[in-house]
Amino acid sequence: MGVVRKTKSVQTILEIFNQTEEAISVVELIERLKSQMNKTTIYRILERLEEDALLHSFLGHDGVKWYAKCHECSSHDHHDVHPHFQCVDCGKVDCVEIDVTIPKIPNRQVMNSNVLIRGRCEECV
Amino acid sequence: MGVVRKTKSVQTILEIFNQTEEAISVVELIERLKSQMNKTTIYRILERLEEDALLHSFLGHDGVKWYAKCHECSSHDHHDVHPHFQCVDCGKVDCVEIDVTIPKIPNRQVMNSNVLIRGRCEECV
DNA sequence: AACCTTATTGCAACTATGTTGCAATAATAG
DNA sequence: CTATTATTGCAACATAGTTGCAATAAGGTT
Repeated sequence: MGVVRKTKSVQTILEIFNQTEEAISVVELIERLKSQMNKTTIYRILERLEEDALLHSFLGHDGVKWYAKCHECSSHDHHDVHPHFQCVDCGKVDCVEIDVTIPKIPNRQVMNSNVLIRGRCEECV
Repeated sequence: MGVVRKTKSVQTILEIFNQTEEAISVVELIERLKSQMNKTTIYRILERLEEDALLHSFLGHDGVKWYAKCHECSSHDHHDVHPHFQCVDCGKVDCVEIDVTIPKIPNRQVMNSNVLIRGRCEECV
């Protein structure tokens, strides 16, 4: 039970994510919305939207948190199993809809995995 | 040209990494060595050791930086192509010597990738 | 061994990302 | 319209990591 009330701030953030297929970093979001809402509010709304599986989060190569729309996530089991791609040229980050299979590791139990790919996107290749 | 002088501090840190096959987070290292050297020194030594391909670094699931010994890295091309594994029970982090193949992505150029696996290690499974 | 050069270190101050407590505000049920 | 309480704003804090600069010390040279 993340988002209970559809406030102006929640709607604003949801609209932003609905206008793009790309991921957005929290830093970027705070910068874009700094005249409209407090950074604490942004952190908390993103948290709630992730609880509701409308967004999912992951860490970029520099440890900054990114969020993107969820497509395949249910609210129960919503790990981002797909990899995330960061373009070294334009900086764009998005979800890649391919499966990366993690091989079995002897005597270990794999629970989930994060894959971050760096390279050049369609427009920069 | 990372490490030029073999100072006491450099030797201390190298010894620590040589005594284990596990990765060590910078935070942990700062805590362990706080009576012996400054945190700035630690950051800088780790940086130099990575330049020399004696260590490699990667980000843990919470964005904290970890370092581990390099086995297969040359000083030219030393990406950590192998995945890193973090045990959700005991917290141990280490390198996993398996290959995770990233499939080709249409119209994109993959340059490198980071794979972080979470699960249970041999002792906690 | 004493000296010189400069890589390395320590310190303090700073940046950036993210968190917390609490009072004020506003969404929604009744 | 009113009451309840989820949500927000703010200020203060926490933590990871960086920077500038003066002091120190490694290691080559004499």
